[in-house]
Amino acid sequence: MSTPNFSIAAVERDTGLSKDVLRMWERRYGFPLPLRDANGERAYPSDQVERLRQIKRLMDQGHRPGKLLALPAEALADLAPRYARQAYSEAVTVDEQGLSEMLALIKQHDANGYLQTLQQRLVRLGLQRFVQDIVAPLSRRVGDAWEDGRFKVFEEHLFTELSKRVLRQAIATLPPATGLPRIVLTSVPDEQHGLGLLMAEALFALEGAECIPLGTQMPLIEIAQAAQAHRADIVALSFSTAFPHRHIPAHLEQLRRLLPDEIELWVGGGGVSRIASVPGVNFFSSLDDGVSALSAWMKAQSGSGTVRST
Amino acid sequence: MSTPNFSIAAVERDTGLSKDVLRMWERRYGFPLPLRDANGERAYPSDQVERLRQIKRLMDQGHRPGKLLALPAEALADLAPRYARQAYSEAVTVDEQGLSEMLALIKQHDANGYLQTLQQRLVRLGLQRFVQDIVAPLSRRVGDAWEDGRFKVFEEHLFTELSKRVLRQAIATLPPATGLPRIVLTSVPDEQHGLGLLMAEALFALEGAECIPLGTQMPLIEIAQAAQAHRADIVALSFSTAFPHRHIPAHLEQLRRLLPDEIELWVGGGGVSRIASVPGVNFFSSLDDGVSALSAWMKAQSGSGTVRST
DNA sequence: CACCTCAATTTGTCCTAGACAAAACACGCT
DNA sequence: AGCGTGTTTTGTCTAGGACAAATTGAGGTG
Repeated sequence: MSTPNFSIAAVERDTGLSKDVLRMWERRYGFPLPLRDANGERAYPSDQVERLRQIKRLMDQGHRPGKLLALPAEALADLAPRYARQAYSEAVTVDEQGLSEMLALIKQHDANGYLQTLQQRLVRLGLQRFVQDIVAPLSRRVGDAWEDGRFKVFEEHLFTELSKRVLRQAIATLPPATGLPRIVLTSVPDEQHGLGLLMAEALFALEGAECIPLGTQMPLIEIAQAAQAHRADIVALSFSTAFPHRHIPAHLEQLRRLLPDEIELWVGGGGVSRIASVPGVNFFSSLDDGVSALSAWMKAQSGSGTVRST
Repeated sequence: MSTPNFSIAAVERDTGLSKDVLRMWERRYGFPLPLRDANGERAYPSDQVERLRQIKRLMDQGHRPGKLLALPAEALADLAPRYARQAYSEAVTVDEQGLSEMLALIKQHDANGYLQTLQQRLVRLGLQRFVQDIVAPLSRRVGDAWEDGRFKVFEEHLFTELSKRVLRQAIATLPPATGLPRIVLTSVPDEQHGLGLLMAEALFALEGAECIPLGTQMPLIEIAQAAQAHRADIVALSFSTAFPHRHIPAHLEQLRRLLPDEIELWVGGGGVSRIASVPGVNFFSSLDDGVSALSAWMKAQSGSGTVRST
């Protein structure tokens, strides 16, 4: 009784693997093979849960379940990411060493040190370059480090939370924009990464757009209602790399159907890079692309005679 | 084909009712009774989804599923909350009319107006009273309004997001506390309400405690790891009223087992008011109680000889 | 009338085991 | 190397049965 056993619901919570999947794996692959409690219900020992989390992480890197589940427990540790990462292509000015030092601060759990460094960069570079050259690359590296297992979940949470604070603070100092377009920023249910949304908001607000931040995890119906209530021109969604790729097109198609035609649907974030296009949805593989698209939108709007009155 | 039908997974996403429950209700009560697609899979028309959301809301107010599902669709609209709300017991200085006006701003989707009003109150009252007399009561009223159906989900999200911004901004202006105790603030998976955590953080930071904000939805194992990595004295959790009451004790018991004995576990938020106590866990039914407990902790710590070295 | 206890009901979650579509892969062809 | 096509893998859905925990209501008792 050193460590308590986990119910199937607890394992679903902690690993993100659905009950159906857990039962199916047991049937097909013989792992996990939990104990049974007095009622015949599955009781997962914590080492199985640990191994499941590791398997889930490797799956998120592109490994296939069948292989991983056939592997002995020890072999899991030294599996490399399966998809070769494309080379980083940030601006040449990227301060590789500086970024590493900032990640090291998180790794040492030095919250104050990290906050101070961030704030220093912010005032030195200005908001736009701060987002593009510091926060975005950091976020990417943290994502990679998390997949490699160099970062724990709570370290990633700490990084996200602190970075969000600095970004929010910077956004708050901007003049309250009341220009066009009006952009509703949010994410779908199960997508709780809000950092990408904040980066987009910062850049959009800098361009003079009016941003309506609704936080993360909005039901699709509500996104559509919110967009209409706020008379939005654009709905911008963010998908992190952690979001299951396969579900993205279905979400987008459904939301596209729920939205009036005249409201555009923009989608960005690391999760959309390998996604087939969906009709009526604009994909952006980088923050730069999003900003360019916004400029283009504003130019088109002022060019045509259909500028809305205030 | 005016509106597309929903798969069972989509309904689970949008209503928060599990697939198991949806199927069980269909079996037991004959509602919802979805169509079937070509593969024999359930396809819920949007009006059934709408009714399910309404039912869910009434359930969260204390109504019982059996009654609601027996009721005809029209009768649902005019059901009152079942639990009599206890009278509000905020400080006498509570500015009832002011609060209503602020809620009206949200209701009109006037984000800028709401932000400005908040900021105005903040500078006028100071952070402590701002939290206790403005944000906490507002949050409660929004919760009530949401349950009554006077607030849409996206309006609640907007309120939360904007309020969080102002609070975060205020916290950022505080001197970086490095004192004791060290408090890890977070919430369990499926609990995504972060506003309560921020309110607690603001008050704790004002008292001089060092807060380590980890955001929401941390797996229990990770909370325990984070607490140890940060050498925390206290782990503080928040449960909103929307969180299923019945699951809270199990979560707390499990986390209590995962945490070393010397780390205290503090729990607050609207969701813990009707919860039986759990050994080794401190419950706080109000923010005031939390602050008092913090004062007591600090007094006890300085009184005893076991003050930790820095 | 308040309070407690015990039985009846309600309700959610878990169980097994089968089916199938969509995605991912591997192969062969140009 | 690029492009179809067949095969395997994988997740999600289906059905109905079982049971424990929570809630309610009835029947006492102080």
